[in-house]
Amino acid sequence: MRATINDVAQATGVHISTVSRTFSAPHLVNEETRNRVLEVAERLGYRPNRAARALITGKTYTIGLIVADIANPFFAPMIKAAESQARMRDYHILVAETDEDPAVEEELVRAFAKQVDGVQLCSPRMSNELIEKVSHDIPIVLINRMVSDLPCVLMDVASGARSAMEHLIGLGHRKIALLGGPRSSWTSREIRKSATAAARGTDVELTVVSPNPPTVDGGLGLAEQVAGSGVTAVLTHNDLMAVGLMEGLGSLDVCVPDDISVVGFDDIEMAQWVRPKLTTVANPTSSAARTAVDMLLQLGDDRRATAQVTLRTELIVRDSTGPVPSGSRGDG
Amino acid sequence: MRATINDVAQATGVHISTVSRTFSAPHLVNEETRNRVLEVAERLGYRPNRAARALITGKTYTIGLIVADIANPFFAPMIKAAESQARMRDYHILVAETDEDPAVEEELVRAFAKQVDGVQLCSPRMSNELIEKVSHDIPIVLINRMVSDLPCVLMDVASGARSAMEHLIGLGHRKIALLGGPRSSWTSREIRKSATAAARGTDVELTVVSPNPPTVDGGLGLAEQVAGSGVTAVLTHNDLMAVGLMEGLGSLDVCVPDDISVVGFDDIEMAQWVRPKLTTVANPTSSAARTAVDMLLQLGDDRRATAQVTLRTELIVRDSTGPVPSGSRGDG
DNA sequence: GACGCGTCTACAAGGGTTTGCATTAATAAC
DNA sequence: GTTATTAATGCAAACCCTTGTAGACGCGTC
Repeated sequence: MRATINDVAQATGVHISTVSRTFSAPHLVNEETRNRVLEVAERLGYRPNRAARALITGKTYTIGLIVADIANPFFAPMIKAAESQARMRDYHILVAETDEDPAVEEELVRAFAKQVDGVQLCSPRMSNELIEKVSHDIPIVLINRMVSDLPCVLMDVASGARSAMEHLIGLGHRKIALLGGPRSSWTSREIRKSATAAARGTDVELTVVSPNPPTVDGGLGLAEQVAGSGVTAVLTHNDLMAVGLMEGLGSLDVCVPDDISVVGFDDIEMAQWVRPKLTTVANPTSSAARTAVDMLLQLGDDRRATAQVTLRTELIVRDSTGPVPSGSRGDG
Repeated sequence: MRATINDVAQATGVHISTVSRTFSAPHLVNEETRNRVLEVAERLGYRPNRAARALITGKTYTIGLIVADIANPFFAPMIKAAESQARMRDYHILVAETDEDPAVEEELVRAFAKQVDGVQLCSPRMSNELIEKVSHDIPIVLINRMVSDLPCVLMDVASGARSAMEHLIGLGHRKIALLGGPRSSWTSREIRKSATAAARGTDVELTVVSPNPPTVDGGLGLAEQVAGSGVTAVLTHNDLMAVGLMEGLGSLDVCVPDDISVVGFDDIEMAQWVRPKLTTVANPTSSAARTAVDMLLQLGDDRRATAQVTLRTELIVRDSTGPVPSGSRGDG
């Protein structure tokens, strides 16, 4: 059995409260005593029992991280970044996944409520009302979602979408499709708004196809429709869909970028390993997760601290976009 | 503040022990009382405080999952599978990552010791002695590693490597390279042993290049050496290296599979999105993680239950392997 | 009417910590 | 030499729950 604070106290010949203070408030204990305690603790392999500490302080030194899909290359780096940031602060990360199901999401938040110090909700699918409601039970930081004055970390996808549109328009494209993501995705709505705005007042014809599953298969399944639609460029909700789309277009003998240009979103690692390398809008996912962890820890008890951070996105031009095919030039 | 067992007891007009038993041993509580308690608990939104329960029962209902790299497409599906399996059992998953550093690994296990009910160590890099030692402090299930009689889940990479070799030999290849993984990787050693055994007694010349970082860049960095070595086929430690290698060969104008065949290991999702689609040995990572969770939960207190499970691997033939180039036929 | 038995509920200890307060000892101020 | 003042430590309650044991109650049996 692992050593407890009692064992250490006994072996050192002091009261347990002195041992406790040696760790939680070192300045209150005499240096000599402190050293003796530390030495004994070291020798006995003593570690404070977090459950006991949590019981009394109400702090668990654990953060809950809720994502739609743990293995998704969009979320995985967020978990990674959050874990590393949390560990720096002596915190742990409890992960759970919702499968894009708002009900599961809610249940998870509630289940976490008494068990973690705060919850990081990544691209949540719950309704605003529900998020608002559960935020009374436990400190929450949102990523990729804005709900009233709850703390959140956003990525500036609007500006990313605008850059992407400008890039395509600059290449001469006039018939462009936007393949949206899930209905309840805040990001998807933002991209749509921004892309639509970028097309407005120009001679660009923007076709919005939405909602779609944000997966490789989702993109794959749209290839035929895209190929038959006469568009010369496509902006997808994320890189996975772009990869699937390119795959599907390939098997229809539609060449990317010669026939159709494709722009993704996120800049997941795979974007540079597919052929053609994917032009995409880089999202600062890791940095968002780190920021969210810090916000959660600073939040303390005033759980409505109104920090709302927006991080920059950046268009990464690779090989999946090119000039509009000559046959299509000017016929939009 | 969230409702406690006291609030529920008071509101129902029974003793807290009755409330407790309503949840932990319902058959000991009169049905009518039980229903009243449940109703009040529901109304008050009561959830047992896990910390308090952990303090007394010693069970945290949490499993620690330690991997080298959370975002790695080899490990991410394992985390995913473990989380889903754990949730089915009303358990949670605490993740942490080691960056392939044995010291971090050890520290993490120790930090988890009193905080989780068991630890799942995925492809650990610690020494056998150390694993053996920490296994006294906390129940451990190993994945991809065998240490004395500790419970573990293995993937039959040896048979996978043999299949891969046979596949290549069947295609006429006689000069084959094996790009190994990290030095401390059990998997890497197993593959090497098996591949060497498959080559023995034949006219196949197997060149082992090891150790290497098990990453895309690791593979990329070996491209030149491979291209200049005269081998016609390569077996890599994992798919990431294979992807990197193919990338590197591509920029050296070496064509896969026409000039050189490549076989990966793991069958990560990306394997089917790269071009050419990667021939690889599929590892049952998800199933391994699920099995490990179940083993951990069944382990109970006899932490040396000697279950050692081996899961089957399977060679998936795609487009990165082909017949030996005619110029090379028979000159091995 | 005393007793035993089974069913249910109440009581209270205990798990490992933190922390406000009391106590002690040592030092400083007068 | 007495009294404040400070520093260091001890004491004990509290955190929320589980669980072994004892008690209350109703019923049937002799």
